[in-house]
Amino acid sequence: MKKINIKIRVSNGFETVIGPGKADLLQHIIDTGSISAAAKKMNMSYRRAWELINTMNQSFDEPIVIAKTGGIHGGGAELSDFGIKILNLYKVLIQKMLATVDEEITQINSHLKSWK
Amino acid sequence: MKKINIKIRVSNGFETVIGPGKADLLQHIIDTGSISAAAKKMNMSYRRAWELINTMNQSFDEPIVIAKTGGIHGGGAELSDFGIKILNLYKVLIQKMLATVDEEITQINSHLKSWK
DNA sequence: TGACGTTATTCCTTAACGGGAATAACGTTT
DNA sequence: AAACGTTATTCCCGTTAAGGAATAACGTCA
Repeated sequence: MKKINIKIRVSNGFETVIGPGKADLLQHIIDTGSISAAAKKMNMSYRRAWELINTMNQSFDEPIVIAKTGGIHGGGAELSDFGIKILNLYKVLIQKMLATVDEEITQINSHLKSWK
Repeated sequence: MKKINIKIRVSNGFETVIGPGKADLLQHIIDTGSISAAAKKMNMSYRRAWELINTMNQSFDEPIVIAKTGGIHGGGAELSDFGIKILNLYKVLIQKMLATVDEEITQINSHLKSWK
C-alpha cells in the first residue's frame, strides 16, 4: 500500500488563497473557537497561523475569520458565514476533482517507489 | 477578468513527485533535447533543474529523463517512453480535474480581490 | 590529441521562511 | 482596579532553500 497524495491549491496568481494547510486551519478554528488553540492542535506557531488568516482575509472581498480580543475567555475567533461558504466550496472542489481521476491516480501510484 | 489559478501536485507523502514546475520542465526538455536549454527557457538554474529531474527519477520505479554526456553536441537529454507516459497521465489528470469544477472556480473567483 | 558543449557534482554565499520571545491592546470577571 | 487569556504585532535569530561559480567527466569530431 502506497501513499500517493494529491495536493490542490487555489492561487490568485502570486500567493495561495486557500489550500490544504489553510483549510485545515479553518476547520480547527471552527472546532476550537480560537486561533491559538487551532494552531496548537496543528503544531503551528500562532504567528504563522495569524499570517495564514491574514492572507485569506486580505485576498477575499469579505473576511473569512472574525477574531475578537478581550471578553470572557480573553477573546476568540470564528469563521464568518462567508468563510464557511468558501471552506465548503473548497471541500466540494477537492471532492469533485478527486472523484474523477481514480484511474490516473491508481496508475501513477503503481509506478511510485513505495519505500519513501 | 481575474486570474484564479488551480495548482495540482502529486506527492508521495513527503515530496512532490510531479507538479506544475516539473511538468513544465519535462515539456521543455522534449522541446529542446537538453536540460540546460530547458532550464534557460524557464529562467531556472541548471542546478535546480537537475535536482527536480533527480527527484523524479528517484521517485518512480523507472527513469523519467534519460541524459547523456559527451557526443556530437556535448550530450543531451530526452524523456523515456515511461516519462512521456507519466507526463501525459499528469496532463490528463489536470484536464479532467479542472473540467469538473468550473462552477466552483467561478464562484471562488468572483469573491477574490482583483488587484492582486 | 585537443576542442567542444552538455551533464554531473561540490562548495560557498546569500536570501527567504518560520519560530520564539516579548509586548501591547482588549473586554469580561472578580 | 487587578487578573486573565486571547488577539495583534514587532523584533531577533537559526535553519533551510536556492543561486552562482567552479570543476570534472564524457563522447564525438576535426
